[in-house]
Amino acid sequence: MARPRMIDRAAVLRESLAIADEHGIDALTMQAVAERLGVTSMALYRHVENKQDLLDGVVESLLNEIPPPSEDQTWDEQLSTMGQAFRTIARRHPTVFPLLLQRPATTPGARRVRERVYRALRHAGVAEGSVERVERLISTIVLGFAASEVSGRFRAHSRKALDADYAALEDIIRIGLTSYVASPGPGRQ
Amino acid sequence: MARPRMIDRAAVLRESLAIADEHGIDALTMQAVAERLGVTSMALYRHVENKQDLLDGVVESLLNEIPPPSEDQTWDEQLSTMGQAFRTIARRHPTVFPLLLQRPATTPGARRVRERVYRALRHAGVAEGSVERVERLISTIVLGFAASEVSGRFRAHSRKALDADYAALEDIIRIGLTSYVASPGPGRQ
DNA sequence: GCCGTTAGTATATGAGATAAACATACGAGA
DNA sequence: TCTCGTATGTTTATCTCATATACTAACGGC
Repeated sequence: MARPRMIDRAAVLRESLAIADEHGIDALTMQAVAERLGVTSMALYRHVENKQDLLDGVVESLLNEIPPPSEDQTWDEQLSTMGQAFRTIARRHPTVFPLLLQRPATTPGARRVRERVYRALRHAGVAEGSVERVERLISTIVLGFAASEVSGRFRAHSRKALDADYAALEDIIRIGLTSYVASPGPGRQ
Repeated sequence: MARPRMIDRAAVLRESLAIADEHGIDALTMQAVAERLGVTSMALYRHVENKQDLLDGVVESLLNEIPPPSEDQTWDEQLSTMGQAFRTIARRHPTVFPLLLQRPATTPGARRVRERVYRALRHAGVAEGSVERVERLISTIVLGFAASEVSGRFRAHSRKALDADYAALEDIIRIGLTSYVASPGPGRQ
């Protein structure tokens, strides 16, 4: 009876994310996660290094929610779709999302998403030597906006206003990209 | 002897910022601040509501470091100067700066900085009905970039590369702004 | 059937925030 | 000058959390 609960890292991260979504990032404690899984808090340490590792894992799991772009979209549509996906995920996980901006973009999930953007940019005609830079700029803009939307900075603004903001931002990116393709700008790499 | 230390809110915030700068945001504890001021941690509660209030105050103090733009600069130069100021402050306070993105932009300091941007944008010819939106977009971009620079997301990149990134970002903003002024885009307000 | 490995538990510690009650110097007014 | 209220600190006590260490029990292969 009471066979050991048999949890795993994925379960720990799943419940962690659920807690953060439901009660905020501050409610995400080792004890809360453990309770949810029916184990002692110390049991979690079999599956995560420590709390920081748990947080990293939760953040990483957000990236896994970004769906791969369908190949029959134009580069323009692909970028737009991914941008919207980030906003959607930000809304779904408002207290965890901002952490994305604080972690190094070197994890597998980050790399995977980045590669997709690279591909779209190449289709857009961005020179190979500029692809990485342009990706950094675009992802910074999109992440920064999505984080601002959910983390209080734009608290005073309606959803409609923010949608319009984002549309304007997409325009800017499109225009900037077009002109950047035309003349690759200053810095080399 | 040992006259009461006679500290005040400004002193508390000043030492708090110093600790965060020197040892990271995690080292910013009530006890650490108190020790630095030669008082008990409980003494701090006479000057700040609680830890959150202390953090808010520290973040707010960053905004006070943004120098007012000199009036004899073009709007273009003014925006550029302010953007560089943000980057400078981010470097000076790398662990505190990212918190700027998480707080509502409704504090006095935020308002003050925002007003300056409004003024520059009006000079740039942005229609009155669009000034607020454009300010949101530009500040989001600049804050997001500066935060990314100092919070590990771009850990792998050299200062030189980041400077070039930022130059490209300025170009994009300039171009986007120019075209936005020409045709104010979709959303009303 | 023995045994190592794996998953969990029990217990303990120390950091950190903060509540509540108490102490004391200083300045204003009598 | 005496007196007291107020402002500023201190003392003491909790509570929450992360985490180290040691212990236990089940499962699977030999």
